[in-house]
Amino acid sequence: MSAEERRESVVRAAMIEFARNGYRGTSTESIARRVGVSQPYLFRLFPGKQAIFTAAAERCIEETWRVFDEASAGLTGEEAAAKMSEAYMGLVEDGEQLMMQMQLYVSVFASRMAGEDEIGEMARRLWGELFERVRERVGGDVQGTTEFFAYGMLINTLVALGFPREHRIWDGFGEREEAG
Amino acid sequence: MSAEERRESVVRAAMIEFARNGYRGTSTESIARRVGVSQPYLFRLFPGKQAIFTAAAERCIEETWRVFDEASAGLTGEEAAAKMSEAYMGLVEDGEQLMMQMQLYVSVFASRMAGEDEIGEMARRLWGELFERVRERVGGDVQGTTEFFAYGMLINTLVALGFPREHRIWDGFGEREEAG
DNA sequence: AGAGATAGTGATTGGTCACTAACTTAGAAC
DNA sequence: GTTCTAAGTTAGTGACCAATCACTATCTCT
Repeated sequence: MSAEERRESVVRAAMIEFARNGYRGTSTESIARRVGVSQPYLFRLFPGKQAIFTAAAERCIEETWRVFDEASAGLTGEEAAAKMSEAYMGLVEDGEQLMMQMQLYVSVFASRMAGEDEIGEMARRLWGELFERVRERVGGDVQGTTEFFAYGMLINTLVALGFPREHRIWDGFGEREEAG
Repeated sequence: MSAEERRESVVRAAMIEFARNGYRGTSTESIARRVGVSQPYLFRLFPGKQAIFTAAAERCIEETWRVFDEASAGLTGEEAAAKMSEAYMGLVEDGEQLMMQMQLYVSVFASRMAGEDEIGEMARRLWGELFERVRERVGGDVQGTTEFFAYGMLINTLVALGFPREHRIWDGFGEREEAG
């Protein structure tokens, strides 16, 4: 297998491991085991653990747009928003993508506190792009897009906390599921 | 100093350390150093590291209500919501409280994946209570309360990512800052 | 004075982890 | 068939860390 292909499978494995266990909680050993290579070989493919995390985080946001794009292809306005909401629920439901996203937020902040903001710059760039793309897709309304993302972030929280879908806390989504 | 007072200062120190470095990234040594006691003594005050984290997380949510309550005392409806939003921005601005909150979400999910949901039960209980209290304060509107929390969670994300307040991504809050 | 309880410490231990160095194997080029 | 290169391994290191154990110091009550 070529190094490039290996890197790809490392990123995929890393997304799972980092999502489940966080940055510090994930050992390079566990990623290597999932990929099926020896642990030291990861350091041939990436300069270090941080670089693997960054690659996984980058992929995570990109994947979000891919899902939005596929779900709403050819649509605009409320229709597009509704399809994207639905798709987002599906994406986030199993928790893997959601937790990678949360781990990214947490890591960006920690990095900024530690004086380096490389991963933060990347995250803001990709997040900004995602926002703009969604805005274009739903028709250029900034406030509507903001609302869309706001409900998305609330979904993130409720799913992370493990509120079952029948819980009353989800009731407020009844009439506006199209916005989340 | 009494054990109870020590426990209190441990919780406060733990909130800072866990917020900045996460659960795995925080050593009991660093908490002890911040408190000003020896590391082994923490294990006299708490059964283990996890218990310290749980106590800090609990305190974190409780503090949120305390801030909401103080900010909106004697008010109802939109007025109460506006005051609480304003107060929330202040609470979250410096990042410490925000990051402890995020670390909690991440840890709840991880614990659930690991088969135990003790911390999750605590978090859902306190979060549910917070939601109900806010709902009562703003006047019983479930959808409005949901919107309030949705914008709050978006604020969390944007602050965590480090978007400066002047960034266009904040523009959608212009007319509805009262909802965040 | 002395006994009991409470607050607190130093030393240690078994284990984990990111990362390095040095070596091996397999295919392609000539 | 040898040489070159890229993919991959085994063995190891220094640092860190949660938790335990055995101990000391300081009150308080009689």
